[in-house]
Amino acid sequence: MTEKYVPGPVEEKWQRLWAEKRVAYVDTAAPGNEYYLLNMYPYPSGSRLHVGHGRNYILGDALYRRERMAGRKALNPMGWDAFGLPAENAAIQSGVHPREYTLANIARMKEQLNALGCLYDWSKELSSCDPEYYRWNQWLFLRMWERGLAYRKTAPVNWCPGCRTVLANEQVVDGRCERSDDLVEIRDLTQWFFRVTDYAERLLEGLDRLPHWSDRVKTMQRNWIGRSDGAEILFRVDGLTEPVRVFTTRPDTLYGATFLALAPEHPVVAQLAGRSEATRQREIEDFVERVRRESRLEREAEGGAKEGLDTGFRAVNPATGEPIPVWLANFVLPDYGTGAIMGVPAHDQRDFEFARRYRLDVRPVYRTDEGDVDGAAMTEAAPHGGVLYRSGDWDGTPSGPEAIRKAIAWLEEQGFGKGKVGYRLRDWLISRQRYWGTPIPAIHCPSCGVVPVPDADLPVRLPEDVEFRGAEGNPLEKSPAFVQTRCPKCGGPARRETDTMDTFVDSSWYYFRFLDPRDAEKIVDTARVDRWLPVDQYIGGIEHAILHLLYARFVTRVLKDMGLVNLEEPFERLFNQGMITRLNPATGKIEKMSKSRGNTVSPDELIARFGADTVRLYTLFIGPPEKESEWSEEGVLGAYRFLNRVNELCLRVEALPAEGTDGPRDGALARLTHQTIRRVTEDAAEFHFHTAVAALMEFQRGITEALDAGGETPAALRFAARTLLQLLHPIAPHITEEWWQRLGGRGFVLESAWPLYDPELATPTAVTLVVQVNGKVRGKLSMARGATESEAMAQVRADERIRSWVDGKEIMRTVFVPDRLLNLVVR
RNA sequence: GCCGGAGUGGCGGAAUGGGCAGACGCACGGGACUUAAAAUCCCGAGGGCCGCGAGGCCCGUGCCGGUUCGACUCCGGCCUCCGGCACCA
Repeated sequence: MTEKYVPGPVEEKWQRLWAEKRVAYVDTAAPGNEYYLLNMYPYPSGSRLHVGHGRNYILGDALYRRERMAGRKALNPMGWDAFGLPAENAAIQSGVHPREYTLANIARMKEQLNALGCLYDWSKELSSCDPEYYRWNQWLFLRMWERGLAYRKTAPVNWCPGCRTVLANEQVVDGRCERSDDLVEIRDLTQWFFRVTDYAERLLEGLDRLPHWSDRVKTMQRNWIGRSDGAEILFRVDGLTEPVRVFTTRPDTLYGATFLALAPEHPVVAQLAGRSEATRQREIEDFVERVRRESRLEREAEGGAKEGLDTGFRAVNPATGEPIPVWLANFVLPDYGTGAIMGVPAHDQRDFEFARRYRLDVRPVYRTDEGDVDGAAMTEAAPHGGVLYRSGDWDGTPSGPEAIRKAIAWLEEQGFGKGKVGYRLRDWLISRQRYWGTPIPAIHCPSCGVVPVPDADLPVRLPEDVEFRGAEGNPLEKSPAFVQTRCPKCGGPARRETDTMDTFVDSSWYYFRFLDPRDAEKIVDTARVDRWLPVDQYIGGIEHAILHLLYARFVTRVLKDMGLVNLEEPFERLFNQGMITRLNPATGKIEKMSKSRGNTVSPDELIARFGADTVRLYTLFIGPPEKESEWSEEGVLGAYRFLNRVNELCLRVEALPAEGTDGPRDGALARLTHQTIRRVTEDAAEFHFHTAVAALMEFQRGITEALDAGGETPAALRFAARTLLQLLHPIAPHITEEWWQRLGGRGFVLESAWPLYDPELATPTAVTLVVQVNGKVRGKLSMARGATESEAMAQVRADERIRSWVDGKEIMRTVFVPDRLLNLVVR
């Protein structure tokens, strides 16, 4: 009898029609229109985002459809961050070329995105492994090189033995490779870097101008940049012509500096060793070697033993003029500050531990009873224990910002140092010793040195004749056709650079390229950027909070400084969707859904059984999108049931006699309709599709009940049903298009105007007034909206039950909140 | 340790310019339809206590305290969990 909703044919039909009409394609827009550029980018060859359980695609598509219905010009492009290790590792394992593997992945993901009904503007599609894309990575690299923002240096770098490549600091998590989880080693290698530290301050202060980013992400970036204000102080060291520079945040404690400690990697250590007698020299060299062998994890582990070695040299404390010993210490890091510290044991816990272990002097500068280091422990350990070296604080100023300012002023006046800001952020290491990435456009010439590839020779293409085997290093090195070249300067034989770029270079500027991905003349079109950017809404997982989002902000500033774009912040609004979790049958724990954990649900299978609309509806209904949500099989059924109720409702509305076309002006159903429009409009604006779905479920039930009860005109019922379809469309686009057409709607729902509500009709006429006695709910009154306190009191007096709480007592006061509550305070 | 976020039924979660705690859904129980089952639809439900019953009372949003006529919401102090940072000078 009833016609059930059968998913499949309906989806196919509408996906075909949308494709024919190219509904996602909105290229040029008339001035004065509102723009909306959504951005998402997947890793087709990687494992970070997956269709079907990364909910950002469905969320983004629902958002896109809503914006479109609201009449805003929107561009919904798709880019593939297609370089990277997984494709190369697959090549090593299976022998399939990374390109083939990647293209197959892209094709499969496209199929899945289309199966979900996601509308992308495929005319704007780009892929980072396309030479026409990566040539601009190379172009950008050359411009940065010219500006001193790309450079080569030999430095201790993070080496992942599993990936057989170096990693940026950002890619090392807890001493392990972010991707392969291998323990990261420190190696000395010459590598290419981007000078992101030059932009540390601009990247930091720009965060204050991003009100639509979450505090969470902004805090993570602030921590990562890690600004600290302090001073650089010069310490004269016996036997050295140049003073050793020290960074400190507490120059006001200079009087208490009782030793100097250098990182074993500090450049002057070799000089000191060279000037020592043989035994001492060997001690120094052994110590340096031992510290260097520690892995990054060991070196950074908290509570690790503080190892040190006295060099035998003396420095001079500029404040006291007294000699202090120069030590090497494993806890002093070579790449933070200046790689050298002044040890102030009385006011720094770490320095204190070191001093106690090696029996060094401890000199308090100011009272320590409330100070930085436990006073009793210090008194016990220090030869000068508890005795104030200098009575009072800096120049009599109590320790604090004022004392620090005075100390810096004194240092500058005396020429002993100056105020300085330090950052935790390090330069971005972009070299990777792998094949599947953008070749760095540089040539090593025996006579001219490292020479840039001329622009005319771009792109430097990846060679095809490359073999992928296990453990023999970068495959590019074994391609003679690639490596052997001529020097662009002198024409002599030269070697091509074989390092490729970190894939985060690809994703740090692709959102500009979307505007015209096939522009062969220039990297970006400034006029188009002015028109479309910043990206109105960026959607991505929290895992990009530091890496990708920091690099993108950096590169945008570089492009601005080059005069190519007129903005510093590429993403106006950032939304970080939470992950979907699911019980892992193997471990019995609830874990984030991922292929590697084997707890994914197959989107293909679910779509085949329940249709794309069910999958979309459930994914959006499962919980607030910014939080994690647990996937449940039964929940999918609930979503499917709802769509079937909508189908059933539409069947009944279709069968109504044709009569009149005007929507009703008022009446209970019209009021419910306008209330629902308001709820869904407001919820969707905050991405809260889960509460929008709840409102739509109530709405469906309301219309069905109105049908059962009779009393509403067919026109009113049609109006309600069609509004339901419009509001539901961004969430379940296929079934709503189908019924929109069958119920006589014009064109696509997608192209119908988003319904507007009448504020008057959206507000209920009758309200429930809560009656409290001494703050406890004792009754409820049904009142007309806008009823006065005296009207409410009259009803209270007529209410037996409420009166029983009031009778015999004195009403001290009443609190009346119109349309909400009446509180009687009695005694 | 520092920074950020979060603690609400059996479960996912609603409700914070202070004002009916638990919308909506899942799971569960009961009923209708059916020879039966599935599917579907309807009803019920935070916990405790009183009452044959209609119904009524008390407690309840991590814990303790405060402000207020009134606190999931605001303030103070804790606890737990999640995330980030951390020998960072």
